[in-house]
Amino acid sequence: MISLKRKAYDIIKENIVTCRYAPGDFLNEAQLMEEIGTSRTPIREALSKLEQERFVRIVSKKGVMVSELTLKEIGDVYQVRLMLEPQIVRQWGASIPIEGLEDCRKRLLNYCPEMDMRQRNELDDCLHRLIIDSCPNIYFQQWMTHIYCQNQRIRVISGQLDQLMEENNESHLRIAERLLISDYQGAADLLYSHLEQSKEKTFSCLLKIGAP
Amino acid sequence: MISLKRKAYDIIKENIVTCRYAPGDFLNEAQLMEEIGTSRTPIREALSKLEQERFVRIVSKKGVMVSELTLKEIGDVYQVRLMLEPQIVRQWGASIPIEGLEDCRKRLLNYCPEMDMRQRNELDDCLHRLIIDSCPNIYFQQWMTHIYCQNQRIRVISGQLDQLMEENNESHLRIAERLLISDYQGAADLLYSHLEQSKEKTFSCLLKIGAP
DNA sequence: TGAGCTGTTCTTGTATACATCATCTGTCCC
DNA sequence: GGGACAGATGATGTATACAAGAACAGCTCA
Repeated sequence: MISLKRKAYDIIKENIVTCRYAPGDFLNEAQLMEEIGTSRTPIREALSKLEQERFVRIVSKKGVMVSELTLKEIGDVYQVRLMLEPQIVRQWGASIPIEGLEDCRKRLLNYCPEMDMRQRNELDDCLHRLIIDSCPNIYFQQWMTHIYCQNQRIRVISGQLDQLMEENNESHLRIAERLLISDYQGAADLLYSHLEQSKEKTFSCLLKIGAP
Repeated sequence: MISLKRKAYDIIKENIVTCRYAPGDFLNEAQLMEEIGTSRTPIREALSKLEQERFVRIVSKKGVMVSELTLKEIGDVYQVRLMLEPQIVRQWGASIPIEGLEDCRKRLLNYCPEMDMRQRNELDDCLHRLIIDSCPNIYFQQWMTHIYCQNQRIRVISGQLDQLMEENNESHLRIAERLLISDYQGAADLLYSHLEQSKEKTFSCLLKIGAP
């Protein structure tokens, strides 16, 4: 049986990650109780968990704010990815399942612009997902999973899903092909420059729309 | 005003980190209520936070277990440190405050075997603490702080504080001296081998006492 | 004697009542 | 008319009552 706490956590997190609850929004427990259909206790436990993951900020006696995505925060996310993802590929690339890579490659080739946001998100994540799932270190797994949730928010507010899908797909495809021929160093290098480009483009998108 | 939730969290975490609540121990909320002097609510919130940090495991309708320190877990901790600490030194070594390094150096030179556990722990952490505090990335800061808490548990159960202080101090001293002359690459290299040695010794200690 | 059932007990899960504090608003006094 | 104080309001913080489930002990029956 799934606990109400877990249910509340999942729902709220989903809403934050998809920016239905936008960065800077104020939530309150009463409204969430209504929306999720539980008492305050599970809501509070969920919020407490989300606070620790830096998705919300609970301000005593005032309310709950969805964390803002500042340029600093986004820079930190990219810094983490640049530092860890290529290393993970170098170190554990060999344990990425071939069938996973093949599947990912197929999906990337089948991209069409009519896909909805959810499908685009999934496609954009599928390679990175494969990579971190291959990492046996429990800490890296947990941390990178969290970083990807933040990354999804970044994609949404920067409008990447509308503009950069083709370029991203192409980079992902090239990386996947390297991995398929077991060239992990090459894949790591490609991944690094892909991330740098992605960071660049994201920041230029954000500056255009005037992020904090 | 400090909240009871925070107070409960701090006390329980301190007890876990110092192994007063040993790995594998079962806690329960009633006992913690007594010990901390609050109702269940703050206790539960604290435990929920600690669960997310992997310090305890809450088993529905059964109880709360202090996380075990398996060899796998300890290996993961060292893997994280080996991957991140030298990189942090290379990248942000220049922002470590000189006076902090001088102070740390002085304290390392003043080590005497009569120090109690708390003082030893602090001494053993002071250089690493300086390093991660110099890192401006909020994620690395948070993660490494957490890793150090785990590390403290590892030190306690492996008996390092009794056996390896002199060797550790010497390594730390050499690293600090590199940092003081701004040789960040050299410091990173020393740090890496220090960590490898430390890992080696920890595992041999653990195998002797028969860790899970 | 042993296996299985049953009731008690002890655990966490959830709901809710009350406490506390910050903020806003309206009124009163100057 | 404007500023200060008081009370209302609404948020989270905390305590507690009740629900639900798991484990265990003890009893019964074969």
